[in-house]
Amino acid sequence: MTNRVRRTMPILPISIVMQLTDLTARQIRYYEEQKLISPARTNGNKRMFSLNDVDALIEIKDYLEQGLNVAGIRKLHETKETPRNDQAEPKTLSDAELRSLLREEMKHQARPFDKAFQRQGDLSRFFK
Amino acid sequence: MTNRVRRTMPILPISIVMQLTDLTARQIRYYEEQKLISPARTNGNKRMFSLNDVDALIEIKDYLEQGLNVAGIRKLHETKETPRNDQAEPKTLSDAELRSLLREEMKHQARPFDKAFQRQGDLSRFFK
DNA sequence: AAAATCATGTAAGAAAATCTAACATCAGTT
DNA sequence: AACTGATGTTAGATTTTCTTACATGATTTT
Repeated sequence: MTNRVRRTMPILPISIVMQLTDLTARQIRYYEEQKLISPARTNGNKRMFSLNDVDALIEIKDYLEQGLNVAGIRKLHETKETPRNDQAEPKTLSDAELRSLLREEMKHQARPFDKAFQRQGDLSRFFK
Repeated sequence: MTNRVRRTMPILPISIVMQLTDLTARQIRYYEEQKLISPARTNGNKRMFSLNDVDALIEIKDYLEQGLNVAGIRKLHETKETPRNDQAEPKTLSDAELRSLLREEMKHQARPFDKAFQRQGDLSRFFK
């Protein structure tokens, strides 16, 4: 379950998702408009994406490159989607609870200082 | 290496880090000012945090709650820090190369639609 | 006790990131 | 030639984040 929490938690702004997927903001918003993804929103209406969203976008891109169109991808999605008790599911966890849950977990997995503080040499070059 | 990439890649805006750590923006910026963390910056000068940063912040918070002060935590950090060849490391990969690397990896681990659209899996490696 | 220090709060003004809406483009289709 | 689908571009508004400066309460130092 914590795994689901991690992957569904909205933590990424659109700028990062653009980098991760190599899609433009326009494309990402369009796919949302076309109901291929449903990113969360901040109180201020900014989109915030989960890791699942990123996965989905990468697949969408892949399918498009293979020649499928948006309608086809949506159909695929609808069809293959396991009809789970999503909407019926009584939302038992509040956002705050989920966050706290994740925090607790990270805390327990916290590693010794040397590691935690280890230099960010690599991908910090994504920005400069 | 990819693991290090994932944990050091700056992907989180300060608002999300606040939620994940239960710290205020003021606190987070202060700890940076005090050299306890060094989050990356976007071209527009916005802080962007890695998972390692979040780990570090959680530890900092913990130490503070245990009565340590910032100077003590910094000392601890300096002392325990593994003196690696960080700055000496020849930067062989361009930004574009790194992005492409990460994307490729995500792509290859992408799973069939049904899975990708509903459940976690691959990207949860971003955590832990 | 007064002064200094530490960790944090708060406010102001500026800049960056994101939003929606509208119109443009360009390759395929009809 | 007109239409459609996917994406580009631009404009104006709103949100988010930034830095700087000053305020505050709790300790520590003088």
